[in-house]
Amino acid sequence: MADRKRADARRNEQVLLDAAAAVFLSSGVDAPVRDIAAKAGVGMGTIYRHFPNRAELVIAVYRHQVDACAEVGRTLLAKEPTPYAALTVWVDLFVDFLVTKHGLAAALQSETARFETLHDYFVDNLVPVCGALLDAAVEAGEIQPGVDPYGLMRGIGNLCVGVGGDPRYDARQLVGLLIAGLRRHPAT
Amino acid sequence: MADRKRADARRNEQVLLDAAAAVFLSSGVDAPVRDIAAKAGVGMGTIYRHFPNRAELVIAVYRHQVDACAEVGRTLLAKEPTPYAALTVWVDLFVDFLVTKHGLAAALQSETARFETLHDYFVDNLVPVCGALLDAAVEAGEIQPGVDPYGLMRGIGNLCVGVGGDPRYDARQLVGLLIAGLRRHPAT
DNA sequence: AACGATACGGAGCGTTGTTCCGTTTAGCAA
DNA sequence: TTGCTAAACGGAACAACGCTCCGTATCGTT
Repeated sequence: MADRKRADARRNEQVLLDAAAAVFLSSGVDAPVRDIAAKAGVGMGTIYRHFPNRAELVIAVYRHQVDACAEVGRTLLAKEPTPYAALTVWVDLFVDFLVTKHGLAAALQSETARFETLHDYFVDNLVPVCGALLDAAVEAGEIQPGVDPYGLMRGIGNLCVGVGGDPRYDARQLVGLLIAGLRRHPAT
Repeated sequence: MADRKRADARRNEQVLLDAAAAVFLSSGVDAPVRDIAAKAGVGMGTIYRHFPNRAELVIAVYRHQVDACAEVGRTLLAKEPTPYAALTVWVDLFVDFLVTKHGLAAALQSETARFETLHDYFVDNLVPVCGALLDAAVEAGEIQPGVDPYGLMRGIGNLCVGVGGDPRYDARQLVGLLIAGLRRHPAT
């Protein structure tokens, strides 16, 4: 059998995912583990039996959306008129995702080892997609070469940190400027 | 008298600033307060008698450099050939400052209230300078209008987070792209 | 020399993520 | 139905963090 887990364990895993999603929504991704356990009505030990650490819980909650973002990215080159257009559409999608998950962008670029696996999950899934879009746009002569996909993704992620704090901070606009800056332009 | 403090207190304040600077350099701005106290050879209580919290200690350590950055910014419009050139020079200066202070950019955009005063100090001192450069460049027709100085500064700060982690991440390049994106360009 | 104001040290508190282990329970076999 | 065992659970306990508090030591003045 693929699922050797006990019924209560399987049920609790789902309860935990739902509780975590709810708490992340209301209190941000940085919500204390205790709060999530309380919301789910289980002890903390239960969380750590299902997910090795906080980062993995976050991954589990958002896995589907990350996968969907990557999947869409792979189809955009065919759907959009130019590679650059595909890139901008995909980046907008990614930014929308990050901006609506309070604290997620911050967790992504956390310098501690605590969220390393979260970081890696995003990198492994999204950087290749970004790379393909970037390469196509370079080949089409729409943007300058020499921009690393990983670096660009992290830059976009970083720009999405702290959204909602001050209304003067507009992550979407800044990401737009960043992508606009990619275009071939006369010598600075 | 301007200085009503006891001699040992004045001495300890300098010792603390030196120790903090050294620890920040080797372990980053996030180094535990205990480490700084140990390095200075004083108790933790002494730190908190001289600085109300960690953020103020960080401010005290970097105050001179922030002030200098603001000061230079005010002279650049006269020194550089165009407002846009002045802007790029100043931004490079700011990025150099942030990039060499491990963890400072991260602390700056921390969403917690803990580093609020640090954030505010940077904002109060540097945003007006950035605003003047931005306004001049807009008026000269070199860049598009509608970019908020505070937002831009935060964006630049955000892009400087996590430098040194992965060599593929080049904050200077990304900030360069961001500033390049400011230029007037044909409708997206 | 003595005394009061000033400054000091570090134990201790509240908050995190994470671990550990005694207790409970699901699922199966008799 | 009743036992039994492996699986799962709950939450006390630990380490690391920023910060507070108060008994003690020291400075500087009388």
